[in-house]
Amino acid sequence: MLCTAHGRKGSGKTLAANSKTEPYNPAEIEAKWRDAWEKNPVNVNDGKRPKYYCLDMFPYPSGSGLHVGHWRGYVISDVWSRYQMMHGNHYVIHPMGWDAFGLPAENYAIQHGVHPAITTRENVDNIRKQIRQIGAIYDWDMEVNTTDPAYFKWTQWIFVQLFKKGLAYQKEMPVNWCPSCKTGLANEEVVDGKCERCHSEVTKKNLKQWMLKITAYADRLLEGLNGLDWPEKVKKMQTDWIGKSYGAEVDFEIDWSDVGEPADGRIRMLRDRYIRVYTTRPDTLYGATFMVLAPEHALVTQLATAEQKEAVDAYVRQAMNKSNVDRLQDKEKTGVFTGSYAINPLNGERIPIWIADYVLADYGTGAIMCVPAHDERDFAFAKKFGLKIVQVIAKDGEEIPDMQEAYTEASGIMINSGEWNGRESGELKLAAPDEIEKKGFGEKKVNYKLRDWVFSRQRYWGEPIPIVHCDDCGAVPVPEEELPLTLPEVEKYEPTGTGESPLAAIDEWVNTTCPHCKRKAKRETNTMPQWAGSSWYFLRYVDVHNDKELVSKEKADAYLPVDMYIGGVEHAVLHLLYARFWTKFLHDIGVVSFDEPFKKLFNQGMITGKNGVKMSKSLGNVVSPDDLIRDYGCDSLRMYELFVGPPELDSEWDDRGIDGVYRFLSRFWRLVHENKDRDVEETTELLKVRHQMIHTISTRLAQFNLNTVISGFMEYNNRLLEMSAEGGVDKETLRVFVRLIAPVAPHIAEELWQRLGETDSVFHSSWPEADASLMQENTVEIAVQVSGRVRATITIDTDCAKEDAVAKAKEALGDKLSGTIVKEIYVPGKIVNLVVKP
RNA sequence: GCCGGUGUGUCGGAAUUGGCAGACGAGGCAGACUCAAAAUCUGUUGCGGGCAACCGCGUGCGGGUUCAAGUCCCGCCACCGGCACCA
Repeated sequence: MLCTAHGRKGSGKTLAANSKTEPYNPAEIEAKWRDAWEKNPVNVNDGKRPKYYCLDMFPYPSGSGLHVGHWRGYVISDVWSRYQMMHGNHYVIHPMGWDAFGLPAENYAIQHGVHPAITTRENVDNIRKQIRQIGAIYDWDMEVNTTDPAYFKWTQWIFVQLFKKGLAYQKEMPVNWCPSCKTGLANEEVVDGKCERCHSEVTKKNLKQWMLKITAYADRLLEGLNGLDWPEKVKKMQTDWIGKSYGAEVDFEIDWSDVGEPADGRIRMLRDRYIRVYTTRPDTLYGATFMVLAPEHALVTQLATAEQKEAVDAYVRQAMNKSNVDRLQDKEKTGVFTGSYAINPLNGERIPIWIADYVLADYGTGAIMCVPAHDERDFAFAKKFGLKIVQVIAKDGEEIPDMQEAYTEASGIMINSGEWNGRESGELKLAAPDEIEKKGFGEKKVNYKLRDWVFSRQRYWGEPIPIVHCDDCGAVPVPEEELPLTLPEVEKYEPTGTGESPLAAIDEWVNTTCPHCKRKAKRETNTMPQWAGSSWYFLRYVDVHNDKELVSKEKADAYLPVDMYIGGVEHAVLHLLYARFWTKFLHDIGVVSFDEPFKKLFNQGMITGKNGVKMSKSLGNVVSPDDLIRDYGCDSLRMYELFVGPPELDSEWDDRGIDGVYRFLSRFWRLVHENKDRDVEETTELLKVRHQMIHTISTRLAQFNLNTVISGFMEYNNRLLEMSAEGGVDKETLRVFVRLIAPVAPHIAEELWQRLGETDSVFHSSWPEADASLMQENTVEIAVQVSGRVRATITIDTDCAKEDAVAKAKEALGDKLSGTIVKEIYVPGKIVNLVVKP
């Protein structure tokens, strides 16, 4: 719009005459300001300004360094931080640290015998150097490293508090086991039945594990989402992961008469009288025509009759051998009849009890009532095995003669349902749990998909779990004054693969005394998962050197929680859920006074290689920022990272485009130099452009439309270059432009600010304010349409009345207008449309 | 299967409440400067037709609402991401 309205014709000569300015030399000015800012940081806490906490998801310091994709997130957060600093006059907390425990360093240690602490230190040093090149305002005095004993002392301390509150407990159970990483995994770390890290197929292994009772917080984790300014997508993923459902548990009496007495004449043990099921559709209870138990269900062997015993045993054995992946992917229903029956508590009918692996042992009660008429899975099972189908909800009160598919909606009229007949099923669905409870054969029940967090890992490079096992006292926490409990030096980092950590082999470390009774005891040898350190690091940044507390109450209240959290979407149900859980716990024990850590979350899109392929070392499509900085400078790369596309979407990287922003910066440099020493009058035209520019850029920045912020700069730069050639640009407009561009291209902005005669940093200046009265256009060019087709354009006053606009439009159309006008439409500032009939 | 996102020139992408589709940039083409090249600057660049003014067609596909649809409604398709036998 800016350029089409004002042709650039003839401006070339004038520009050439004035263009003998010093060329833009990013390498020189960027080095200059990097040093200057290091000596005199621009973002200091004077205790007077309001705080703004802008946080990046801290990186794992991998050996391969950063690529342009990592950069994008850090650039976005820095632009936002600097904008907050200038715009709201905030003291911005913008820290960086290292999530440094984890497998790559440990695997490297196994292969090369180098201690993970050494590899980690080297990688951290390297990546810190790379991150410094971004020219961001990170406060390196706040740096944290999860592997630093002074840090993980508090990770262990939190574990001890969880233990004391009964939220950390041990349990022996089949856990997800990665045979390649040789460690147990949390549910959240199993993706499609595969290990989140190495993609090996996950198996089950019976291990005694430390568990964290995240389920105790299920409801609060769910409800807390409502108040968060997070992407809906992430909230939805967490909601689904928590998986809350409402329904009822119902007891079905077992009819033991089909199961004979044991052949060997032994007397039966006391038998269970009931099978308990969980259902979200208690309204369909009259339609329950069979039951299915998970193969792992405790009653399976007892329920098998003599005739069915062999088939049942075979089925159970086969189900146990099936891998998780197979069991999930095989949608074809399989199952076997136990030979036994149970009684439907409502209608007293005998219904067969089956076993099938589509019923999961660890959800609900591991047993279900089956209503084939109203559940797809039960329908498929009933069809396959010829079981009875009874319809209990009818859409229009009419029974379907031969059902071909399940009717799964909870709306319709109850039929075949005794005293429930005629009721509306949606209403009954809500009322049934209470009615069943009153009848005495069940109770109202809420269920969650969320499972407790498997918290131990059988690996070396993690925080040791601070527990001592004593024969007499049981599990006893290491006394808080003895924390941190550091890792022993080992010779072999290799995981044993038996489910024991390599720490178990270090006798002098393992053998200790019980803190409680002082007798001989053994240390816990499992370590914590990677997620432990990252579940609370954002709290530590504001009080890194505190050796008395995790964070002081004073600092927590002053600087927390996080106002803006920026990172990839891949942690939606891992880190972000765990961090919320720990924050709520720390709130409950009085460490912090808020219970949601991250008020606003922004997920930046991924930068990919050509054709949307993820950048990876093995594919050889990784683009390193280092060369680009050398050739174009940091400011150009920062701008290009934003210019490639909307920040929330994935973008394919194409090196060629960076030339465009480099050219822009050179021209911007020229614009300022052409005019800084001229004495140009502040015309209304210049004022108008200046204030429109402030408005446009500020709006786009505030809305996080960062790619269009860059294109906006380019447009205004082009416009101002024309004006520079025509009569010049006044100094205040240049000063405004420099301030607007400062968050995005800090080095060039600071340099030009100085060259405009300023002595203080541009970041200590205030954000320009747009004056709406000065940005008004007097005239506007609008399109004239005839029956919706553009036939002419006219220039009219902005406040032009309808009659005048239409008259002018008719004039402009001349003989292009024929037929009779049936309707005249005028939208001020937009369009005139004359609808004609031929 | 369910949920979410995306689909616009050669490419990346613009387009407040429906109001001149293609801003800005990349690439291409032409020109200026140059012995020449690079850099820089200028012009041009959706498709089709016409010497031209101009006309027609164009935002994944098919319908619809409207004076007017990339934008709203209905029905599809493709790709990406998440969840996936949770009773």
